[in-house]
Amino acid sequence: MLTQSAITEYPRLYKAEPGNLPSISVPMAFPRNAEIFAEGERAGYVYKVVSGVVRVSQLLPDGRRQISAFHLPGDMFGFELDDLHHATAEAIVPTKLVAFKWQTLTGTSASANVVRELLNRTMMGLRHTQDHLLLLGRKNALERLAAFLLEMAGRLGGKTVLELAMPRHDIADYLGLTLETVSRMFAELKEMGTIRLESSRRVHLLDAGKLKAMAA
Amino acid sequence: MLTQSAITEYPRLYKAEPGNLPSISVPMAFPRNAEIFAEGERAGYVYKVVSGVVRVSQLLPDGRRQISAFHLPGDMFGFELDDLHHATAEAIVPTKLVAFKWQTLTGTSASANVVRELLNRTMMGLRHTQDHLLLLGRKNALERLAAFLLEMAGRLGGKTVLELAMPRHDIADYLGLTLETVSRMFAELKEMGTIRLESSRRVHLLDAGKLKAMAA
DNA sequence: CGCTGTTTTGATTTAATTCAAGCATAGTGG
DNA sequence: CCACTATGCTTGAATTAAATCAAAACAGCG
Repeated sequence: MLTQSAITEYPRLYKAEPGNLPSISVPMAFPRNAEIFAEGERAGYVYKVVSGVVRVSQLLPDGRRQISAFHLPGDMFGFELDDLHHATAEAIVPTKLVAFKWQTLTGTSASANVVRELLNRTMMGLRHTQDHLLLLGRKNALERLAAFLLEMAGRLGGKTVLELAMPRHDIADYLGLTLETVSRMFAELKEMGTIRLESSRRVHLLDAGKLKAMAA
Repeated sequence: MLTQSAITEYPRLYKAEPGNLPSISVPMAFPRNAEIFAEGERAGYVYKVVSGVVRVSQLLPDGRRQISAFHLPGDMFGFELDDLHHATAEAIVPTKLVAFKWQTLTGTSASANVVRELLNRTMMGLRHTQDHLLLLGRKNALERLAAFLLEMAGRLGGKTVLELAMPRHDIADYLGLTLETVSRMFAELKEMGTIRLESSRRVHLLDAGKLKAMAA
């Protein structure tokens, strides 16, 4: 609906710790594997990725993990219904974010366009999550990996070679599989001639059409 | 955030066909199994359940189906990013809805409170869907059914006996299982003494605590 | 070069699916 | 009132896709 983002802010050039956030827009940097927020923590800010990659996940008491999304530059995350985080967010690689106070964005003095954009972004998240439900509920391992590679290729601008930021274990927890199964499906796609692995993280898509057909 | 819904409308007392909807709020009635909208159809309205139960689902080309949500009275559904429906909605039992034109609710002359409420409801949907990702990606069949029964009990007001509107097949497509597995898990819960089946649709929760422990 | 963490590959097990009957329950009409 | 049909549910036996368990290979990095 809005072509130009109303929530594009130029980060101010002073440092701030999370937990001590001023009200407008705060730049933050996280090293590899750093926690951005954890399930159960007090919420109140939403985050926009400037650079890097973020994983958002939920845990079961026994340690089983489900990653609900990977966030790339331009994405926003951290939206919460109440004042507690319901999921954990971590930087997969060194990551720069900007934090916005939710109250400021949505309070009574907030711009109607900003609220509409937040609605739009939340709906994008809902759409993505619903598509992912179909993947987790009804697709087999090969279909899941094919869909994942196409999703990443799409998000990274339709390139034919993609650099995956995340390890096999994260891909597995995103796709509801084990890392061994993910590895086997990579091997299977390779044998079928639809991908080439330059390294375990650098994937060439040799036949996007075949992948699309497989992703069901 | 809003305790009292800003989108509570008293249905007007005239009949209207879907596809020919006036701009404010239109009551509609659907018989059992009637389609409310289908994947690929033109969107533009959101719906609020007055009575009955609605299932929202997505299909794969070969017929595999994933139900993303069951909607009960008071729920709203039909939110779409663009102007096409991305899922199918059907009445599970005879159902009454009110339709609202999306443009009217969110356009430039819309009330800020209404937009905030839509944001809030979309975030509720997102939260629900993320929890469901964890269920589909990481829980076993017994945990899924236990979680489902608790969810339904919660939505129906914490009663100890619940009347399920949907057949086993719909429960299966919601939980990412087959109907046979769902039936077997009902039997298992029965053997464990956590539920009693008065009929296949009328379930008594005998030990909600044990169910909660099992739902993981 | 030798850790450390990650990925691949292999053998085996298992949870859930698939295939196949049988059983209820509720309507319908003779 | 009772067969008759349709629909939905349960149960059993066999199969299978993915998980688990177990090593080995690989890739960085200090």
